[in-house]
Amino acid sequence: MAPQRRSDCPLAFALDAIGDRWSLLVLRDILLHGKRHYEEFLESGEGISTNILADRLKRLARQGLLSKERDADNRRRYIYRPTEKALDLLPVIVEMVLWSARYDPDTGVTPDVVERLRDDRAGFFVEVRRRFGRGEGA
Amino acid sequence: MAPQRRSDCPLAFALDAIGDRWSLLVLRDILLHGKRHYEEFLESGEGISTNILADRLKRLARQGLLSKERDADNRRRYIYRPTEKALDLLPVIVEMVLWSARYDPDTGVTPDVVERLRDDRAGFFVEVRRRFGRGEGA
DNA sequence: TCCTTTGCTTTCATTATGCAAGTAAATTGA
DNA sequence: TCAATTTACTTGCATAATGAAAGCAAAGGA
Repeated sequence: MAPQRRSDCPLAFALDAIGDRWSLLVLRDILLHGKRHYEEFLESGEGISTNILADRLKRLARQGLLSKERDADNRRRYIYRPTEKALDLLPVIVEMVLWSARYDPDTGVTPDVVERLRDDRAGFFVEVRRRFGRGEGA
Repeated sequence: MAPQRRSDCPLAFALDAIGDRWSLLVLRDILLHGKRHYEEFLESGEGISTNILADRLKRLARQGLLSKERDADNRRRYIYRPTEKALDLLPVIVEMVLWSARYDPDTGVTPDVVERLRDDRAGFFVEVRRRFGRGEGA
C-alpha cells in the first residue's frame, strides 16, 4: 500500500501507516472490541476478505502496531495484541468516531457513547489501556 | 474508492469518506496551508498526479467537504474552500500529526508546533477557523 | 486415523493508482 | 485579432491493490 516515505509531513506519515480502508477497523476490533484472533476479525460487519486481513495483520505487525504470538491454550491460534504505538492511536480513532457521529445520520453509535467520548476522553483512554495491562502512565 | 456503506460503524463511515492516502493531504493543504487552487495542490511535496487530484477534489466536493466556485479574479481558476464538515476534521488531523510526531524519528514537524497543538488545541482550532471567516461558535 | 478447526495462501477477475500526453476554456501579448 | 499561455482538467495505458472463492497445512479432537 504505502511502501516508501512520500514526504516528511507528519500527516503523510500517519496515512502511510494507517491510511487505508481496513487497518483502523482491525485496530478497532482489537482495541475496542477485545478481539484477538484471526477468525474474530473476519466476523466483523464490514466483511474483510481473508487475503486482505492477512496482509493487514502482517503490515500492522511489521510497523510495530501489533504483536503476534501463538496461543498457548490452542496452538492452532495466534494472539494479536496492540502495542503502545497502537494504543496511542486511540485519540485519532475517537475523533473520527465523534466526527462521524455528527455527520452520519444513520450512525450506529449511541448518544450516550458519544457523550462519554466527548466529555471524558482521558477516562476512556485509561479504561481501554487498563484492559491491556497498561496503567495510567504509559 | 468507497462507493457504498460497509456497516453502521462510525469509524467505517469516516474511513469511507477520507480513508485513503490522499484525501486528508488535500484537506491539509486547504485547511493548514491556505491553498485554494488546483495547481497549488499539485505542488505539494507528495507529488499527487493530476487524475488522482481531480478525482479527490470531486469526491470531497460530492461528500460536502469542499465547495468549488470560479475565481472572479481569474475565471480560468476555481476556488476550493472547506465546509464546516471539513473544518470539523481538524481534531482528527491534529491527533494524527501528534501521533506521527511521536513515532516518526524523521518527522518534519518542529517541537514548538507539537507543543502548541498538544497544549492549545482549542486555540489552534479557533485560529484556523477565523481564517475561513468562521468565528468561535460554528 | 480421520475429521475439524484455525490461519492462512493462491488464483483470478475487477478496480484503483500513477505517469504521460492530450484537450479546452479563459486570458494575455503582439 | 489572433496566436501563445495559463489553468484545470481528461484520456490512455501500464502497474498495483482489492476482493471473492477455493485450496492448503498444521494442530487438536473423536
